[in-house]
Amino acid sequence: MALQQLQTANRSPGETRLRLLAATRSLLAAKGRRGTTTREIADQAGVNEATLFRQFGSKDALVDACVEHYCSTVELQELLASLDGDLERDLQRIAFALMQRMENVRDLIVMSLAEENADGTVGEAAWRAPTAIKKIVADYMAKRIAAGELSGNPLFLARFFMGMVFSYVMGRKRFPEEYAADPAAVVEFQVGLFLNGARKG
Amino acid sequence: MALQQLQTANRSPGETRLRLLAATRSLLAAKGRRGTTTREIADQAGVNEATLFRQFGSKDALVDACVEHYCSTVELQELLASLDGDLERDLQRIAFALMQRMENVRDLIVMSLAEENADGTVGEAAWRAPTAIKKIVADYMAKRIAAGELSGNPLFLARFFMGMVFSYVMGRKRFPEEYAADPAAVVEFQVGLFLNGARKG
DNA sequence: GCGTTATGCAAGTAAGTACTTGCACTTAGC
DNA sequence: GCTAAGTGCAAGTACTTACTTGCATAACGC
Repeated sequence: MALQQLQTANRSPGETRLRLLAATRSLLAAKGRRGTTTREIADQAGVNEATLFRQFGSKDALVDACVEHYCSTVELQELLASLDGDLERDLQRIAFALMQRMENVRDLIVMSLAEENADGTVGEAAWRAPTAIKKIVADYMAKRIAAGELSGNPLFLARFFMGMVFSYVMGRKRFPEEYAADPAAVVEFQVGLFLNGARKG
Repeated sequence: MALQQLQTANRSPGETRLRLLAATRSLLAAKGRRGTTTREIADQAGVNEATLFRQFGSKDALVDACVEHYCSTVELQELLASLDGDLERDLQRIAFALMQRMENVRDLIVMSLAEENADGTVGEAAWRAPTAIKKIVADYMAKRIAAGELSGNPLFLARFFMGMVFSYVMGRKRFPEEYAADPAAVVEFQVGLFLNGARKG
């Protein structure tokens, strides 16, 4: 009778919440929003389904909280501080950070894409960070344009730059065997192409 | 009593099927696979729900048939015949065709992305065409590399090239106000950047 | 004309799922 | 120690949804 779960009543205050958020996230990634049931989430979190509803009120609120919880935008700021002035190296650092970030939240990105037509409340929270990042990147491009190192429209350049990372991350999941294992090499290739183009000579 | 639908029994053989495929597609785009019900599909097609099942057997089979039906790869071949040798103009034509195509099946692409983790049988059919196209583009790149006009790995270049179109199409839907209305201008910008890079001078 | 086929229609089935509820228990703070 | 909060548990509710079925009817090929 003395099951494990019997001892777990009243664990540390936020722990139940965190367990539920983590389980929600991994199940969302695997099966999508509609494909994930509250019972599954509760099971995977090692928590009773009733507790899920007592904590979050509804499944939608739980999903929203999950997206909110896993989509922060803080660590990009410190990246900007680490830039040292060399254009190519800076862009590689930015691309690398973008890539890591996108890989981390790839599942949530895809979910947001899939739900943008529907009544998804998810959308806003999920796209808040990318929007902010795009602005940061555009500002960086603008500075370099002003310095005479780049040419073009800063917003277009930022979009292109982020797009190349984005498409890589999306494609890598689908065709993993075709994609290089070493992200540093990928970043190097992408930034090189971004700066110099593919034309020979 | 003489409702419209009463006269429509036994319409032309494949018509019911086509109406169902079209309705399925538009609803998939709007609400996703799990969000779309068979009753909705039947209603939008102006067909009875029972007929849906008599024709396709199951909802999954219907969705599969839908993806299969709307993902053909033929028109790319004739594009290749229209290329005239000027590198930049050729790439613009390719990019333009890619863009049109991706816009057309954007909803199905997103659905496939969202379901690639799940048990989605959709995946294969949806990605068959892009894979074929990527090979075509890579072949083109290889030819231009051999001709000394481009440098790099043809597959990498193809991926980068398609990725830039892909990310544009994805982003355009999400932030329509930020994106140019004229696809020709976008293609020009992208191909220019692809060939020459963003670096000044 | 007649059977075959495709459909409409209405009703129903079986299963899944979000969410609730009442009760017992364990732990933490006072 | 006692109260209150958080949880487990089991059962249940209300609703949706994929899929079925039996029957009537309209067109098509012979």
